[in-house]
Amino acid sequence: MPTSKDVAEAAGVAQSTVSYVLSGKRPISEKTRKKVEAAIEQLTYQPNAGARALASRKTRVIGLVIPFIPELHMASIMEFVSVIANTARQHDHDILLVTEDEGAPGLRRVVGQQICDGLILMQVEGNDERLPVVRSLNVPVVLIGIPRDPTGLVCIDADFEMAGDQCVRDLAAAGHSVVSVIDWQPEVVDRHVNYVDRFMRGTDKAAGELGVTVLHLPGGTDRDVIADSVDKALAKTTGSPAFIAPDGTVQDLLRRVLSSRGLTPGVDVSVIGSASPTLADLQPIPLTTIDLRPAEVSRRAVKIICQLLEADSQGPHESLELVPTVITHRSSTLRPPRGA
Amino acid sequence: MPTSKDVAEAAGVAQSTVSYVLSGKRPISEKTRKKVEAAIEQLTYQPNAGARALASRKTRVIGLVIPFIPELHMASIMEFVSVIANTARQHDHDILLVTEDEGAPGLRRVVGQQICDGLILMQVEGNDERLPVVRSLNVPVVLIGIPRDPTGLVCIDADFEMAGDQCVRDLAAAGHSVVSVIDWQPEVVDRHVNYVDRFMRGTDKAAGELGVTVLHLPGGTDRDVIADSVDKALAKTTGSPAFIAPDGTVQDLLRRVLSSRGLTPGVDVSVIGSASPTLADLQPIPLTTIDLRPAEVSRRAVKIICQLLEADSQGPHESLELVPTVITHRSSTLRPPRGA
DNA sequence: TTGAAAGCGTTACCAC
DNA sequence: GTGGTAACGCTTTCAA
Repeated sequence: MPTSKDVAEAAGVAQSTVSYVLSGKRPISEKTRKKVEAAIEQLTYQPNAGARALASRKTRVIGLVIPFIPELHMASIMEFVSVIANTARQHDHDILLVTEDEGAPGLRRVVGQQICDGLILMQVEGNDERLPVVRSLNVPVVLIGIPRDPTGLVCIDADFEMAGDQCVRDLAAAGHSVVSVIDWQPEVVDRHVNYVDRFMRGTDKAAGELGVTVLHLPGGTDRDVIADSVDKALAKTTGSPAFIAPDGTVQDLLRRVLSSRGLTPGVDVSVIGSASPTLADLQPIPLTTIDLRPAEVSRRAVKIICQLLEADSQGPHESLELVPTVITHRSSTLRPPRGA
Repeated sequence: MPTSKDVAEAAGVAQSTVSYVLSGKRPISEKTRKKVEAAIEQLTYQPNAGARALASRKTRVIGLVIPFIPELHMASIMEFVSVIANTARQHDHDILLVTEDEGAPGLRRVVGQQICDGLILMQVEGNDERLPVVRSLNVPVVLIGIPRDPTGLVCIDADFEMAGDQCVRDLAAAGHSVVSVIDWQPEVVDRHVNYVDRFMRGTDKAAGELGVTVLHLPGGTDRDVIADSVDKALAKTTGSPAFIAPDGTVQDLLRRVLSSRGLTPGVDVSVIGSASPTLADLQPIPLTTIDLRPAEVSRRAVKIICQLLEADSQGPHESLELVPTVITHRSSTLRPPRGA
């Protein structure tokens, strides 16, 4: 493999000149720049990342801590991962995977060994164990998810409260007076991933303002549980029923149960599921969906951390960013009650 | 951050001794080892990855090239990614994400800059554009998927032929004389991802041997297409119908169409879907599944590349490994024809 | 506008 | 069994 020394010799300049041509941190005459670029081309030179990191104290790598919870709708996790990796490249950074299995020690490891310059944590819980470690780490960290106490942390997430609000408002506008929310799965609720609470706050607030009744019912991947929830909802509903199922893993099940009860979404029952545009296209049945904007959240997370890295931020930055959610009606699946 | 020099001073030994204590490449007396370990502990020393890579010419990082095809069942991609990352850690390596968007230049980049020591490519197509580059790369590469010409390459994949064979055999044993295979989605088929062909070879071979008829029908995420396929299958089927739907994205749709035709899997129609044990648990409806072993394929891919890295393999290695697939019957969902 | 040289923190070879 | 020291390939300061 050619080194910058080789390039320097080939171009008849000093090694430092090669470095400056590449970094642009110093004005270079057109003539020598041409020579150097030609030599680089010629030798297919690529700078050695290790040496560069050693000398510059920057790896241009961001650690991404991914959750592995089978219950957690892996498709949407993958969407985050994928967009994060792509966005990072656009900012001339790479993504190193850190699995949640490694826990807090894993964070200390990648930062301590200076494998990466900063971290993005996905699926941050309300009372995340890793927060103390994160605060003690002397590198920029961006959290996806809002912990109970975000003091001194940089957080970003979809605006779940807005999402809950929008769902109820749209259903109310379609004439429903009772709206049933199928909860996230128990595994998620138990973890106190606090977007659940935020979503519910949104639904309840809107319900209060609009005089609509909101029922909260258990979700999960167990058909019987969903069936039970649906039946309870139907029993308590006057007029045509409406469901909100923000958890991706619940939606199929819900539709199946509804259909077994003789109800067709968009005809005699309104259903709002959640789906990003990407995943929504794969949904075979048109549905009204609430887009929790995973792609936008991902992009912003990367952008923020890259800014922090540029700034070489030492001061304890702190911020909390909520990405607006969007409801999309694909076909007309929200129908007013039959008699209306 | 403390360096090995600091540790050496604290322990009263030479810097090289610290290095040898850590690497174990040289016998160390119990006494000095203790001293060094104490100092490391004391200073919470962690070796600098860049410096280490520079000196040892090994990064202990493996590049993982992930596909981003929304059609491609992101949940299963995520399963690969997750298992690969975990397994890599068990072998003391990290995973760097390389997105498919970067294409062949991306491969050259991460290898050229020596960001990683080797590569794993997912979703390798029959006639993958990246193969020439892969062959020219002077680092170990493991392909997940079998290209048309695997000469000089190290490949691993599930044994799709075996899978096709097993599916047909099990359905034949359950008394079906006509078996309908719902194809992968056109996007996949068009890409000549040749596991499709291999699967079909398996079904057809078994069909020939057992005197069973196999129908191949279009798949996809379009409900009408699936409905059409199902109707065609039903029209051509004598006795009770049987379906094989190896594509994860097709399965829900298939079940929905079947139910709209008044058919219940496990009662009046046999259905074999594909699912790893992890994902199968999330399937709300018990189904007979063919496990294409993504986790096992992932683990082996990592193991292989780590072996190649250890061996510091220069010679053009070559191998092709097929991981056996497994059919699992969850509840009794394969039923012989009613009259049988 | 350019060059020379001193690090950056390891590893690994050569002595002892 | 241990210490000294020369790389490893880059960035950046200091001089010119």
